[in-house]
Amino acid sequence: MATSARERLLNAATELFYEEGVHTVGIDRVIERAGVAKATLYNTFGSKDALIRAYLADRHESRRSRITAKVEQQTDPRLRLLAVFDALGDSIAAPNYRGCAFVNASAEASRDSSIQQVSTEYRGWVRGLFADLARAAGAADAELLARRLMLLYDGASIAARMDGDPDAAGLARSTAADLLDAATAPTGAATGAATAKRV
Amino acid sequence: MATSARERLLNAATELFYEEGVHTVGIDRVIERAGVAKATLYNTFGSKDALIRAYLADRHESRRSRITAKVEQQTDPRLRLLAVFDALGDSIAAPNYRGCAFVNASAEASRDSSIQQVSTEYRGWVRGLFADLARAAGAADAELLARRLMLLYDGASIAARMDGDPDAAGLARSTAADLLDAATAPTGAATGAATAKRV
DNA sequence: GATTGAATAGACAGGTCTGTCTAGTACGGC
DNA sequence: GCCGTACTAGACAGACCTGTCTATTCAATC
Repeated sequence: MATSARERLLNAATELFYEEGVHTVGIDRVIERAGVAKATLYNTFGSKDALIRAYLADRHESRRSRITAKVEQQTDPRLRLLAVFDALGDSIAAPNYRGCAFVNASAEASRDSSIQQVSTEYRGWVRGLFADLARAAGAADAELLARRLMLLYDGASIAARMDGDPDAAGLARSTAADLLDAATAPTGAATGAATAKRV
Repeated sequence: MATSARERLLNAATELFYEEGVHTVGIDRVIERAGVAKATLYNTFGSKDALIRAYLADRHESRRSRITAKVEQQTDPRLRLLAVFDALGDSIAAPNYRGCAFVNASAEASRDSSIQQVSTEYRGWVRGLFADLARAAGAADAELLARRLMLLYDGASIAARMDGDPDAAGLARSTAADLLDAATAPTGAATGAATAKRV
């Protein structure tokens, strides 16, 4: 057998926790799919909560590498920023897409759960990436644009999950393109955020 | 006692389900807070699942009236559209805000649960409202703008819940204002969606 | 006053959950 | 050959869950 028990547990947890929710899926289902004894799980991870954290940390890593790969395919700063939404589009197109794993896990956990911390790390990384890419693309206020792009990014995952919208990522991407263009426009007329025109 | 058993049950369910999640909170906690016997709950609603649906339907109604009231306060079509985000801002400002009740409940339920149906109704209403307000404000493509505004609306609730961003609604509102302005601009240069310029 | 309906408290069944524990097995290094 | 390590299978405790059922109280109506 090529894979370690830890790896098989993490794979089983990833599939089950993501598709059915961390609360609904019990330990027995995880160890059954992993083909592993219960004691092994508790020797390896210590608790279900720790397994959930490991699942999310693993997810964080795989999302990061997928997004980074998409970004690196591009050289134009503008296309590099929009590539984040292309990576999201790939995820949404998967047949078993069920929304953002961090948003879902967070909704199931209590407010002060340690799950929130792992989610915060992931979200901080995405926002930081948006800010870096926005700066490189010459946005007037990169931090503000990054926060706006996060709205679109999260909104797209919600639209895909709740409404089954298959083009949610494309919608977010085109909107992001418009915001980016407005934030990098040479004329100060429609820079968006900074304009206090009207209300 | 002025309120009926049904009303007290619904109030207790609303508080507990929203703050702690529909899965985590058991029947016993609900009836204890409502000060009602278990048999009364089952005579009134039939099952926990039906109580959850009633909780969401109730939420739908209260959200609708709150949003409608905010919109009706304005006469300018542009401000009427943005008022939806003002209503969201009021919700987020509440000390116990925990995100969109429908998104959260949906994350806890199985994919084909009847909960999804109640959520779909709510989301359809919001999107329809956005489309109506966008049309009234003279947007070039009201349906497209409505879908984009949904991204911002959902994104703001996620940002508020996951990042604790107190100004998430303001951020979404200012972004929505920019999108609306672009979609109603007299010059065809920056109408946003329809422009196929660049990628 | 008797009857009826709706509520009450709470025991109970049958199931699921996490986490612990015992007992046994396979294998690599020495 | 022997020992330590990592694993397996599975019983078990203790808690919690939903939903049903019994037995009782209270108030309004006939």
